[in-house]
Amino acid sequence: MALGKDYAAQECSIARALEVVGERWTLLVIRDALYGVRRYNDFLVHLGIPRAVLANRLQALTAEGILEKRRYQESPPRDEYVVTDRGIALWPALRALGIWGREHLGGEPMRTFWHADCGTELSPYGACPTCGTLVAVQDIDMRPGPGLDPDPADPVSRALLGTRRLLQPVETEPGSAQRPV
Amino acid sequence: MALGKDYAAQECSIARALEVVGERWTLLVIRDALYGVRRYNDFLVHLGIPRAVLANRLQALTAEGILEKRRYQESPPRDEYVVTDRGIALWPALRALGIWGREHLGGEPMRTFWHADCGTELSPYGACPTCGTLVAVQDIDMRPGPGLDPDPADPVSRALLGTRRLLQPVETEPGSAQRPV
DNA sequence: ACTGTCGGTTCGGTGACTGAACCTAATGGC
DNA sequence: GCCATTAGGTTCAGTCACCGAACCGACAGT
Repeated sequence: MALGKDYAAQECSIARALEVVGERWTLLVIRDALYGVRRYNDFLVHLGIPRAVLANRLQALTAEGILEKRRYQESPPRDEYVVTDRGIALWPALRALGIWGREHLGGEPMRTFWHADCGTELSPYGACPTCGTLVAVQDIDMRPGPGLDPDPADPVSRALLGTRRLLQPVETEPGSAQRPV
Repeated sequence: MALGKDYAAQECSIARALEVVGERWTLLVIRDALYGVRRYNDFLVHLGIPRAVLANRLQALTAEGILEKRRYQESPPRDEYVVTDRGIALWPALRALGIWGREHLGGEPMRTFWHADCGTELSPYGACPTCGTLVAVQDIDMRPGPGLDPDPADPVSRALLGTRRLLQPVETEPGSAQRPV
């Protein structure tokens, strides 16, 4: 929360984690990064976040080593933001929040997560019931659940519709407007 | 986040969860409630949170069914806020955040969590390695870790020092000032 | 009557978030 | 050459949330 005052020097790992990822939008940016979103404009369109806030968050997350800014073309210079191991390590926390949201705020599951190697749906804690092992994030396939809008408006949501491997970069056709217009 | 604008009608359980518990202080209030804190003044002293914000959060969490306001004495009328099943269900998310904070922001563990029935320390995902089962929150003992200040200033932190069963109400001696003075 | 506790509410000041507009650099089409 | 468009920002005024301190009301104890 970048803290007007830091969380009172809380002697607590939870409070320290929230100092870094507790601000509005931050965890959603990381969620999108895990889903494969990498470009400024894709975050912008998918999240509906104010531009200044997005720029601020991307910079802060890069400074914290959760994202890595990487030049992917010169002329015109373009950078993408790729999630690092430190960011990938937030997956269990994001998943736990998602499970709580689905179970306690009602509604159908929006997305489901499967072990790519064996095709089994993951247990709530990220283990594969058939393999018995904890599944690494890069071995997880995401599939749309019954609660997901099958024909979303923005191009990033459309690109995320099919079965997708986590962390795999999202491809959006160029020419998708910067904003809902 | 109570949202100036809601998270853009995000089709995502994570976003919906963050709408409810994503505001500043909210998750820390729930953490304290799981540790056994129940009274307005104890939250106030332990968190160092502004009084108005605390009152706001307690009311919102009660409205969401995460805490339950319960009269524990008449004359003078006094209420306590007890965490409900819906709040207890947030434990995995809080624990995942705490583990990330400890592993990626450095430092010694502040608190450790043990299966009360068999005395084994819990795995990162809340299972008991010896029993193999997932341990319910009410069967978890919390013990101070090496990173915890052994002689904290506020009476609530002192009351939380020993080995404590989660959810068990914290007893603070009356007469502990309302504020760091 | 006076003091202290508990659980708030009120209020002025500050900082963060919002939405819209603007800017730069380069590219593509005509 | 000219204009529109794309990507990735910055700037700015307005609003809203948060902060800290002060105040309040009901009751207890002495």
